Amino acid sequence: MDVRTLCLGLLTRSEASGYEIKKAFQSGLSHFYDASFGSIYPALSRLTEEGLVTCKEEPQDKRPDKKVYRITPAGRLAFIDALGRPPGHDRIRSDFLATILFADLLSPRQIAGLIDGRLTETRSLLAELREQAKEETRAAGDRFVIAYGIAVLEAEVTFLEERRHVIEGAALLGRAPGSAAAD
Amino acid sequence: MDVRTLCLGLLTRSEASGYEIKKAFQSGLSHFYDASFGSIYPALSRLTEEGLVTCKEEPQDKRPDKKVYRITPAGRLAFIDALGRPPGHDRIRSDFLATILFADLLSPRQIAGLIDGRLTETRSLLAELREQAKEETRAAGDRFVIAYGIAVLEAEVTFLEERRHVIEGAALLGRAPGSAAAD
DNA sequence: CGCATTCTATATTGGCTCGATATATGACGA
DNA sequence: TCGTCATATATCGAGCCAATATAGAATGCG
Repeated sequence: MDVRTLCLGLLTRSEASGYEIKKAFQSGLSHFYDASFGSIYPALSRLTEEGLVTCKEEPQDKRPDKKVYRITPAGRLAFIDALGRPPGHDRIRSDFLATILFADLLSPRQIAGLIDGRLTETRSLLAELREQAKEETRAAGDRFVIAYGIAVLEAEVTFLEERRHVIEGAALLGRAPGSAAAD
Repeated sequence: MDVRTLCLGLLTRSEASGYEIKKAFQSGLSHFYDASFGSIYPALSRLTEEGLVTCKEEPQDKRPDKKVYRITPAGRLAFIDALGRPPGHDRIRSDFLATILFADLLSPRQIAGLIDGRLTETRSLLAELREQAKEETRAAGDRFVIAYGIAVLEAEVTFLEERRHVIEGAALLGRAPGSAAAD
């Protein structure tokens, strides 16, 4: 599922400009999928070429033209076809976990700071998702995905709160007084 | 934290060839970070150019030469410096959730199949991580990250088991008998 | 009032990364 | 013998992100 397909999916719900699609990614999808202008605009151009969406230019007063994209029947079919294919594996890239992996090279203070920052960030995202969960205008899929995100983030917070002492302590053990670093 | 930096990190633990680094990514890191040959080999070349690792070619009988990389003191410093910088946000790309988002375009049967597949996959990954958790040779960081992964995956399984009926039922409501699709 | 920031809106570029593919050989089982 | 898997390196096209450019309006702040 590339950005192109996902744009098509968002357009099954309502017409939108590239800018609005980017906003849709940021509010509510960004916790499990994101996309940048650098992929959205070319995607919309290609979808237009392929006849899966149409583009209506709305000249605005004192603003750049707004290009409003609308899905075509062919586009709707193509998207439903894409949904039917088995989804690929999740791809996760977590700088936080990659850093924690090398906790033995960090000071306990650094590790504590890292985890504090992560907890703050995660709780903030959690609060945001809980707000979104209240919005009753959301589609059923949206609400399920939001609830999924909340469940996962809650597990992360609980894990960090309960287990952080394990990794914070480990950093001390790896640096017994007087011991030289390997190599 | 790019692949280049992560390769450097793995080399702080032991010397390795590109192939072995790829294996390290696949066993134990792949659930939160992955890398392909297409990024590992160029990364190692660049690290060598920059003097952060050295490369020793081991000509093998009847095999391609094995290029064994070893980190330099400068490389170790550069990596520890990189660890000190605040980590970027997690980037997640989940085809599964992207598909679920549009559950109202799928049949209940499709949704059930999707969730069954996801549960099977997640339980399998969970079993793998639980095996890895038993390995006592792992570094403290490894064990923490594995435990983190287990906590998250358990939450996902629980959520899907308890809430799948919500989304499976929603697909029916969106398709009341005789109702025409919007548009 | 002036200045900076933010928002709307589109677009491009460099560089990173993935997935597929190519090459070469050994081992193992059917 | 034939296919497949493992070892081992490497490249290429395509996809994608972060940064940047452009440009006017609105908003905030002192």
